[in-house]
Amino acid sequence: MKKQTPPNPAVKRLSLYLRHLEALAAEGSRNVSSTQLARRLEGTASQVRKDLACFGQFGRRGVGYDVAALANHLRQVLRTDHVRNVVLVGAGDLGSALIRFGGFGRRGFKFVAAFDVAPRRVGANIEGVPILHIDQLAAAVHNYHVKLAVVAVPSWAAQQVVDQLCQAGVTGVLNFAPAALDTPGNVSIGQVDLAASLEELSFRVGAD
Amino acid sequence: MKKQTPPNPAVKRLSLYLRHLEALAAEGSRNVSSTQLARRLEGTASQVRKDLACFGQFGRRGVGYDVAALANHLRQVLRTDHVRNVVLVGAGDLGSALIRFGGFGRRGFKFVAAFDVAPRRVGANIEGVPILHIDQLAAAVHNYHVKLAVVAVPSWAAQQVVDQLCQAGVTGVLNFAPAALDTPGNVSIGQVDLAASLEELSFRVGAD
DNA sequence: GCATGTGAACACTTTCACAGCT
DNA sequence: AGCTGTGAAAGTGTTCACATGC
Repeated sequence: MKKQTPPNPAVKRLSLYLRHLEALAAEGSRNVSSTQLARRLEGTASQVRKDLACFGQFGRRGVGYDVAALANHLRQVLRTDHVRNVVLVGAGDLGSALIRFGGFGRRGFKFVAAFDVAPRRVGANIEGVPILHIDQLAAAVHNYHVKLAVVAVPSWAAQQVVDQLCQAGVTGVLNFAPAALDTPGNVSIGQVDLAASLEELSFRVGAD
Repeated sequence: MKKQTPPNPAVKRLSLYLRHLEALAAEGSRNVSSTQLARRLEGTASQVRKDLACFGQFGRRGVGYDVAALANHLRQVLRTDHVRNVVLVGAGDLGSALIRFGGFGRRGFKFVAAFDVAPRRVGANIEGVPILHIDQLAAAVHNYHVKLAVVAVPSWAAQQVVDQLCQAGVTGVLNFAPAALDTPGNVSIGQVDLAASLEELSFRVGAD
């Protein structure tokens, strides 16, 4: 029983555990064991227990974990127990699709605005999310208390956009541009590199 | 000497090296050192050298790496030295955006067809890529010698789609559905979990 | 009996340090 | 001098094994 820094990969797995727990709750399960949780995740039961132990003692020995209680704990850890406001920068094809893709909303995130510079986009909206000119970014970030941003701009524009976001007070950026970004130490960046992911697969698959 | 199995994270970094090398080539550099390569990648020079050493000896001591030659070697390793055909399954918002997103094409991948079941989508096309009914998947995979697939269907449909892909002969799947997939041992899957990525950031950012 | 929580063993990655080539 | 390639050391993450409790 202690308070070590959580292994980085463990945090990634928390989301997966939470998703599985929600599925279990939906089908009426009240308890779940580490073995059951691990099964679908191609992980081991030990790993599940270790991961969860980083954040507290949630289980009952001999019984397992209470599905609803554990889900609530994980939501607290991930800070998705209340809705989190998010802004999107870059309302092109990919950005639009990320808003229309309902997955973020279902997990407690809400896009309050999208930003772009193209005159033909500014003023429109995507599924009700208004597209504003990027000049209004700082104001929106402030008004909506936004801490998280999704960046889907061309890579040559990414660094500049991130600078603006940091200055506006955003502290987490999910970046889809294939570019390494410099940020001040208090800002976390998450990188989603679609082309690199496919190249990695290409390597594993091997020859044509 | 060498010929060890490449560390998994090293493969991921190869794509990033390659991208940086292409940028260097475009601006006319002929040589680059591991230190220079590492700079932009927030890695260390040792790591760059170790990563590259897994796949051969590409550098010249005292000099560094030849930009063009190293890029070619990496493309060979990643199997992107020739165009690789890819199919998309799921022509919804996300799937369409992935085709329109030019990033895959720029790195040697070509979408030869998209597949869906919705009658209003089948028969249309996205940037010239035809949307076919999924019944025609096996034929297309065979005709175009497709080994890689991108899956952007709802998660409840993902497993079934992957089963069909495997049966058709695909050996690598990049899956955007938030679901863990069972595949035969010869099929690699790459997972891109957008919601989980944002949740991970949410954790790091902490309190509102 | 069964399942958690956890220290200890193990495996994998990264960093260090330096030999060897230019 | 500068830079690569590589074994050895350090660090990080995962699995094992079992004590503890239901």
